[in-house]
Amino acid sequence: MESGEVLTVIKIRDDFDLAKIADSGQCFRAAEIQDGWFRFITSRQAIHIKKIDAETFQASCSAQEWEGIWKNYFDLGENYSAIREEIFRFSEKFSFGEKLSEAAEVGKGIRILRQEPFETLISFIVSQRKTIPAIRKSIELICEKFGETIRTDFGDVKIFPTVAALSKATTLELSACALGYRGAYVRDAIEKVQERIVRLDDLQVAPDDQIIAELKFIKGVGEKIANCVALYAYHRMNLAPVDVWIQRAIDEDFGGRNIFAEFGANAGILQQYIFFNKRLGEKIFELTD
DNA sequence: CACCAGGCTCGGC
DNA sequence: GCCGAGCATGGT
Repeated sequence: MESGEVLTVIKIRDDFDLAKIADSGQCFRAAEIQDGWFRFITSRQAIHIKKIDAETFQASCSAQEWEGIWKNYFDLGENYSAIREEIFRFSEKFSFGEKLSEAAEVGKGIRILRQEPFETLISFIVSQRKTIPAIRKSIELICEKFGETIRTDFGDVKIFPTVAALSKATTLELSACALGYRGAYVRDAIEKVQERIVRLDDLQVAPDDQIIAELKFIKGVGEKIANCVALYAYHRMNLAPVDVWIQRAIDEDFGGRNIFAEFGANAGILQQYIFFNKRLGEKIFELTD
C-alpha cells in the first residue's frame, strides 16, 4: 500500500464477513490480497477493505464512494441479522430444522452482493461443470486479456471487460481462457447482449419469470444459471438456484423437500447459507479423511 | 492419474 | 415431458 491514498473508516453493525463473502461462490474475483485486506471489483471501481474490530472497517475509497457505490454493492440497506432470525423461526416447523439454523449460524456474515449483470451472466455460463478454482482462473484470464486496467493504491487491477471489448475477441482468444465447450455459449451470450436481443439493463425492472425466460434464450443458459443471474445481479432474493450442492442438501438433509419456495421473500440468502455450509462440511471431511 | 466439477443440449422414448 | 449420454479441461 502506497502512502497518500484515501482510507475511510466504516462502521457496519449488521452481519458482514469479508472472508465468507469472498468464498461464498457468488463472486469469483473477490479475494484476500494481503494480511486482512480484501479486494472487490465492480464496474470500473475496486475497493480494498479490512476489518479493524467488531464493527469497524477501513476501506480504500472516499466516504462518497462508500455511500454511493459500495454500501449498495454489499447490500447494506438490508438487515441480514433479522433475516437469520426469520430462518431460525422458520426452522422450527421442520424435523430437520437444526440443519437450517446451523447453516444460518455458520453462514452468518455472507451477503448477497449486487453484481453487474453482464459479468454475472458470463461468469455463471463459465461456471457449469467446473470447480470454483477453475472458474476463478477462467474469469481472471478473460479480464487479463480483454479488460481495461485501472490504477489503485494496492496496484493495477484489471476490470471485467465491456460487451464491446469482448465482442472483438476471436474464437481462438476466447478458447485460450480455458472455456472448453462453453466457448460457444459465451460467444452466443456476447452476441445476444451486443445485438440487444437480450437487454440486460431492461431486465433490471422486469418480473422474475421474464428475467429467467429471456436469459434462457442464450445458449448454455438453463434454469440454474438464469436463477443465479437473477439473484446475484438483479437481486431477486426470493429465487434460490438449485445446483448439485443444493440438490444434495434437499435429498440428504431435507427429505427431498424444496424448502426454499416455502421460505419465500428471502429464499436466496437461505440458499446461500446452505450452499456455504454444505460445501464447508465437504471440505472438513476431505481434510479429516 | 483417474475422477469429477455452482449444467446444459440434444436425441430417444 | 422425462431421462441419459456427451461435452472440453483443469484441479485434486
